[in-house]
Amino acid sequence: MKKDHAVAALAALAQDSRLDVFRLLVQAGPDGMPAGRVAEALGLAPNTLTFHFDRLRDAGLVTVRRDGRSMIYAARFATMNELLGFLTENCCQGAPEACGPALVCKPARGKRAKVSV
Amino acid sequence: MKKDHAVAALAALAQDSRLDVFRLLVQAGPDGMPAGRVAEALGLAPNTLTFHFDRLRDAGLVTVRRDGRSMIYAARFATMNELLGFLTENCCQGAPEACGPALVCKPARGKRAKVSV
DNA sequence: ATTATATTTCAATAATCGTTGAAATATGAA
DNA sequence: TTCATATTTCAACGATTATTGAAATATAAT
Repeated sequence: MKKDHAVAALAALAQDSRLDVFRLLVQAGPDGMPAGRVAEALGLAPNTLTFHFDRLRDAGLVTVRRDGRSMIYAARFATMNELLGFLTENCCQGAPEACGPALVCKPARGKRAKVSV
Repeated sequence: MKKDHAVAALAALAQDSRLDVFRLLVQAGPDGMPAGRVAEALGLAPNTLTFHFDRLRDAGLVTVRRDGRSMIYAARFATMNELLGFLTENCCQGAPEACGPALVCKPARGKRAKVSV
C-alpha cells in the first residue's frame, strides 16, 4: 500500500459517522448490507450517507453492488488489512520484539534493519 | 478503546506529515527520537512539527520527555494496538473465518454472535 | 551575563469538510 | 403509464484544519 492510499483510508475512517458505517459493515461481513438498513441502524439521512459511502469507496474500503433498488455496501477486508500492515511496517527497526508487549507489529519486508546495541 | 478515542487517533494519522512522523517513530522504536531529528528527516518546519506532535499526543499516539534542550518523542504502541483491535472488533458477526482470506480480524469479546445460515 | 540551540506559542490566512434541503434518477409494483 | 421506494446529485453554509511568519520560552555553552 502506498502512503497516499493509507492517508486516504485513514481520513475516510477518521469521522464519527463513517467509522460507524465501516464498523457496521465489518461486522456485517462479506455479504454487506443495503444502504437503507445502514441509514436506519445509524440514524443518518440518506444523502448524508451517500456522501460518506463515497468517501469510503474512494478509499477502497467498501464496495457496492445493486440489488433491485437497493445498493448493497460491503467492507473490503483486504484494504483494511493492508492499512493495518502499513501502520506497523518495519516497527522498531525491524525487530518487533523490541516494541515491548505490542501485539501487532509487522517486521520489515525483505531486508531487516540492524539493531543498534 | 472508546469510539471517540478511535476517531481522534485516526484523525491524527490521517494527514500526510503526521503519518510520516508516526511511522518514523514506530520504526524508531520505544526509545523515540528528538523533535529536531524528526524535523530534519522529514523536512518540516519546527513550529509545524510541534503542531503535529500535539495532535498525535492528544490522540495518545506518542509520548514526550525532555532530554536537555531536546524533546524526545516516541510512539505509544499500546494505543496503536488498541486502535487496530477496535477496527476489526466483532468482524463478520464474530466469525473471523467468514471474512475471507482476511489476516487481521478480531473476534467478538465475550459473547459470540450467531452465524446465520 | 551573554549568546546559541531546541522547541513552542500565537495570530492570520487559505483550503477542506460535514450537513442540510430540494430536486433528480433508477427500479419495481399496480 | 402512474405511483412508490431507494438512493444519488447539487448548491450553500458554517465549522475545522494545515501552514506561515514572528516572537517567546527553556536549556546549555562561553
